[in-house]
Amino acid sequence: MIFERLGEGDLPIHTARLARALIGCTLVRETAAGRTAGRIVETEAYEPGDPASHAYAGKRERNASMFRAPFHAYIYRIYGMYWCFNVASEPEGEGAGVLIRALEPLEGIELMRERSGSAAPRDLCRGPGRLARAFGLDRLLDGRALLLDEELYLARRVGAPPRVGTSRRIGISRAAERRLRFYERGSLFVSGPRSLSP
DNA sequence: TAGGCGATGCTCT
DNA sequence: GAGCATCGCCTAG
Repeated sequence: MIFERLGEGDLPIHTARLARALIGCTLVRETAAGRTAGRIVETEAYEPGDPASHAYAGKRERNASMFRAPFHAYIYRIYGMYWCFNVASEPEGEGAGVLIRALEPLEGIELMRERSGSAAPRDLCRGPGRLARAFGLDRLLDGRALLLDEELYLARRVGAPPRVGTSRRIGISRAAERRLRFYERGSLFVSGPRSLSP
């Protein structure tokens, strides 16, 4: 499969708009072991001044990538055992990001299986922890520039334009009522309770 | 299908 | 010491 990289000007520099625009786009990871790629089907926006955002309390060592220029990767450890992958989304110094929550696997399914242990194709990238595991994402890739990097990058949509739905974000307690989760309607690869994806 | 809960290690208070 | 942008396994219905 040929993936056409996204470049400067292809994506909005605005957190909620970016979270919506990324639905349908492709995430690609190239390694010596092979290539994995998936269609982004679910995202969440963490805006400047958002009490639920890791950037809310200010810049720290862990969240420094959120304060970098747009489209840098912010990858952090959660619950002691999983990694989550975000895209920095505002001008340098602002502190915001888009969490990528689920992908529809397009290429490298066997490699994803090797990284994940046995898992049904539908479950390989359904949820932020699982997609990070399937793509082998960890702290080493934190801070990569996703429009320039050779190993981890964003590419153009493959297939039909998505129908995008919104809902509350999953797994947070503060500012939980804001509808900042975006997902592809009808996709079997979206995470979360069914009640959030009608 | 839904809900409860333990695993596990940072980060922040 | 509490809380956490999660997941997988268990039970109940």
